[in-house]
Amino acid sequence: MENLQNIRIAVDAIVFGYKNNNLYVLLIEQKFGSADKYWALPGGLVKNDESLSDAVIRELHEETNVQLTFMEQLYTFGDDIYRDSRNRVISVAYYALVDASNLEIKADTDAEKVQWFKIDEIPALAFDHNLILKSAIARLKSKLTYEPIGFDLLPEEFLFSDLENLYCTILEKEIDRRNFRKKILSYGFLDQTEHFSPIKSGRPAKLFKFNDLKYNELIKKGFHFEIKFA
Amino acid sequence: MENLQNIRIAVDAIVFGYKNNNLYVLLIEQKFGSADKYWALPGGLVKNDESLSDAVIRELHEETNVQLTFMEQLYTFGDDIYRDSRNRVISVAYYALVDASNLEIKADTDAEKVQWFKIDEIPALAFDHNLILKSAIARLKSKLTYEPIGFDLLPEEFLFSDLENLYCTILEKEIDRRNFRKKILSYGFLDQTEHFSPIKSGRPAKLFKFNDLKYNELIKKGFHFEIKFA
DNA sequence: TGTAGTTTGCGTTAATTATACGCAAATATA
DNA sequence: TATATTTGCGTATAATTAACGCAAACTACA
Repeated sequence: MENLQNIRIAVDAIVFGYKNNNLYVLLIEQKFGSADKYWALPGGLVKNDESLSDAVIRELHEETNVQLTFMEQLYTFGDDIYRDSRNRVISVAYYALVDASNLEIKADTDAEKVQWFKIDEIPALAFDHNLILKSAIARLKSKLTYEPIGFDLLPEEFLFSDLENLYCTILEKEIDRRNFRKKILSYGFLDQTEHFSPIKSGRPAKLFKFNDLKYNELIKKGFHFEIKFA
Repeated sequence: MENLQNIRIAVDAIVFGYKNNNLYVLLIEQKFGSADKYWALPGGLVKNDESLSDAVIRELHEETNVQLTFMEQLYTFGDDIYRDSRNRVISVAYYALVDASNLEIKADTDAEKVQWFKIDEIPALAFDHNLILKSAIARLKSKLTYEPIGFDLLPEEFLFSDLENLYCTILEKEIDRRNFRKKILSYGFLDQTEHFSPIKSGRPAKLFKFNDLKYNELIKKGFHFEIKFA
């Protein structure tokens, strides 16, 4: 009756990037057989002596060269026993963000292909990765409204209009530019730099910076970040 | 170089109950050696052919006789490689709620002891279970403010004052009774029953019921539950 | 040099929501 | 019948959100 446990444990990463009014996800091409190619989330089996988060970092490092600005555990997928047809595998999924200015660097390590995909142009993925991705997008959307993680998707210094557009496109909502700016600025965790960005047209815009110290000060005082839309 | 994965996967459950202005957690007594006894969260290893949530349900059924009203995955604890000193074990933690009217029924299955503990009288637990519990309490508190799970801790029919007290005690905040009532009632998902509760003193109070159908209707219309306090 | 087009940055006002209370109704108990 | 207690409904004020107006600062082009 007593049977040895024969379940593998893997980690998968959903890495989000943002550029030019588009949310991107990092996918790698997985080769099973000779003709059997599938895009999949980066990930792999956890080693015996490494922590879960270390495993994610290692896998990402092995397969890509992205520099994360944020990472958090998403969910553990283990209710579908046959999510991997070969073995019982439970996957602990992490989602992560990368700075938009680092988004162009694509690493094609060896034969493995790595590519950024627009969120609305995702192909059929391996395993239950479409499901996992869907869940990550939902979490990203939700988290964006109650924690200042949007800044992790932008370069160190950014335009207010970039932040606006980021919120608009990811949350798929209209927002009033002026009220949005007023609200964010009222929090007081943004520093205005002396730099201006190369302009395309219109009035030159100041660049802003997210100030972690100020943010943490506010948190200690009981501050609670929140962005709501109608 | 290629080593076989030797990691066990377990589930643990944090079961919350509420009664008489107190939040309770269900613990079981774990026996390691002869004298080595520890209270611990109910849980155990996942079987090869069962889903994670089934494993939680099974373990709870084996060790206790609680009837859950709510269950959700909390977090997967696997960053501390030595959280179990005997083997590498990764634990997927679930938290769950039980109806207050079922809280008295304690099952002492065989030699194993099961007991409800007040949240502020928790002993030193086995493994990293104190940490897990802490994380579950944080989640419960947070979830209570943006989803109507408080009702899952109360009997089918409850007094408004019970609901008030539940929020006050779990969130450790003062609230204005009248504003709280106004707000909750304004949502329109509570049904007033014709029953009255046995009174101790004061004006007799009507019993209320949470109406899932009405709540789901609201959700479909874009409603968003929220309870905030100053 | 001037005009049109564009984007930024700062305001103002109305609508909604939250907060802070007041107080009578309905009961048990003394 | 008076007192203590808890419920249930209301109202005034403060705070926040939503909806808009508009000038400033630039580019591009005639």
